[in-house]
Amino acid sequence: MEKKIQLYNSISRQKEEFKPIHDTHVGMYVCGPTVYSDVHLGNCRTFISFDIIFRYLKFIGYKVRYVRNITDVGHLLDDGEDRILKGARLQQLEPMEVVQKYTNGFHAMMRIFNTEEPSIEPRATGHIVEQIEMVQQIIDNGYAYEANGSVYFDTLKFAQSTGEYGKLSGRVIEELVAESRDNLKNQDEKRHPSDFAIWMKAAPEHIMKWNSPWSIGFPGWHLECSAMSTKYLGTHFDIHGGGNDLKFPHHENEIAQNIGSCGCHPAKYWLHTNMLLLNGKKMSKSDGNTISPLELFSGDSVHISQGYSPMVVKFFMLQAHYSAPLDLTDEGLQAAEKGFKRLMEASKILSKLQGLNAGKGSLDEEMIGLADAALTEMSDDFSTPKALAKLFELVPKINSLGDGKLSLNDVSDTALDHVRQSFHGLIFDVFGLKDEQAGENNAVDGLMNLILSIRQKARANKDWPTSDEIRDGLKAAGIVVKDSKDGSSWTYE
RNA sequence: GGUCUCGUGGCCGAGAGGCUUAGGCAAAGGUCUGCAAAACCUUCUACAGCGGUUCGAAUCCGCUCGAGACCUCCA
Repeated sequence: MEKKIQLYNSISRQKEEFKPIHDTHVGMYVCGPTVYSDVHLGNCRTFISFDIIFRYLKFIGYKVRYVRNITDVGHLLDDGEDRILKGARLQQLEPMEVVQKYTNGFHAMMRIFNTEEPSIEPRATGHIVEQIEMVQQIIDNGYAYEANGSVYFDTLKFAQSTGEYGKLSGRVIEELVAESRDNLKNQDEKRHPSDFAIWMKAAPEHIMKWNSPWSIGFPGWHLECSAMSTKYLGTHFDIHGGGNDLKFPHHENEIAQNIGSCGCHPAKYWLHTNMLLLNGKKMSKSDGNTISPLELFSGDSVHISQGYSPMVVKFFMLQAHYSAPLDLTDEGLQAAEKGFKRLMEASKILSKLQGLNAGKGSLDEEMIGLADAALTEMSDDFSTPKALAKLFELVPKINSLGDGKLSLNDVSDTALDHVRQSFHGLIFDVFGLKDEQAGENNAVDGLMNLILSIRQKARANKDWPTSDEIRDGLKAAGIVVKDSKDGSSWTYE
């Protein structure tokens, strides 16, 4: 690969050069959602971030296998009830109906945000056999013990003999003793408070349960990711990602399970996305400081003054680095909406520009430089904000070329092609943005051409009332007319 | 309470020891325009506070204040 990527590895706590295990192929695993309710907006940020990483790696030539799971069993609530089962009980649905319902909703939302589908999207319940095998391996290696039909991971023994526990999250096993609460389920069956269940015996009324060597039960949360990443990416793969709230215990325990079962570190690079805040505070349903994606789109929320389209929301997210917290505010969204439109307009103008057929233009070097710089910024830990900044530096050039303030004699067509490739490549192929206003409607184009030509005649005759009537009427219909020296153009508001 | 992260101009957000006025939005002035919008040009120079290290700090260290994450379900 020509591009050298630097990325921040959570486990080493520093930026490293990305060197894939296999030259041209990259394996990436991202912890997907637990499908027990509508997808959270913060979730969307995480998956959009990894979608862009996936797309960028492909864009620069890697073959990427991107695995993102669906967790549909084993993820328990505080009181020990399975999240899926609680959803089923409350909505009077079969557990798998709950799973299907919210999986569908999640997929629909990912499509709305124009993300690509992962290469493989495995489900926890589809990999019970693999999980049972992994539990057995861990027991065989002496890092787990059975108690009452449940199996627990022996964190103390693992920590003492491998020294691996706590590396990712920076935790020390001794401290976990004092910190661990004692009101968790089956605390008495554990040898150590920080031990965690990898197989749980099911109560008789529990619906989702499977036969195993230890009991009729279900796998522990964390185990599904260990089992499925191993199955589809191997025991050691390139990138493991997720939200940073999963660092502990989820990812820490995942690492323990992988090392405990096969002796290998699952991932070379750990990437963590940061939280999305609303008005400077954590989103929280209980105090009303929350907004759903659909409310954001419709504007039906006290936190925003209007609706924002999915691409505006996505653009807003791209203006911040994935590893930094991002504060969602109405003002911020409004700024993003304008910026996004400006970028899209420039992109449209860029498609139509034609420069010199031969030779070099005086603007060539600068424009190519900015376009290349935008791509290079992405190699620095996938910095979408820096890449966007470079693209925005190109915007005045593009607009000036478009309306004649800069001469097309000063730029070569080869240079424009080069710029187009990077500009459009980044915006559409890597960021996965799309022009929501792009009318693929020939009838509208035809009508607008007709209307604008009538107005042009009125203007030529200095018939301002007619000219303004047309412009005002169109404005009322949501269409903005822009006059320039060589005619008028239009765009949706 | 413990572990960790962060605090940048009117707002959002990059940067991470000495040239970046990063970028977006807003605001002001100007060019263009029948008017307007758009576009273009120009202006607005900040790094929570207090100490310290250094020739030099927004960038390193300490303390204070504030925010957030994890420890307990969460991306």
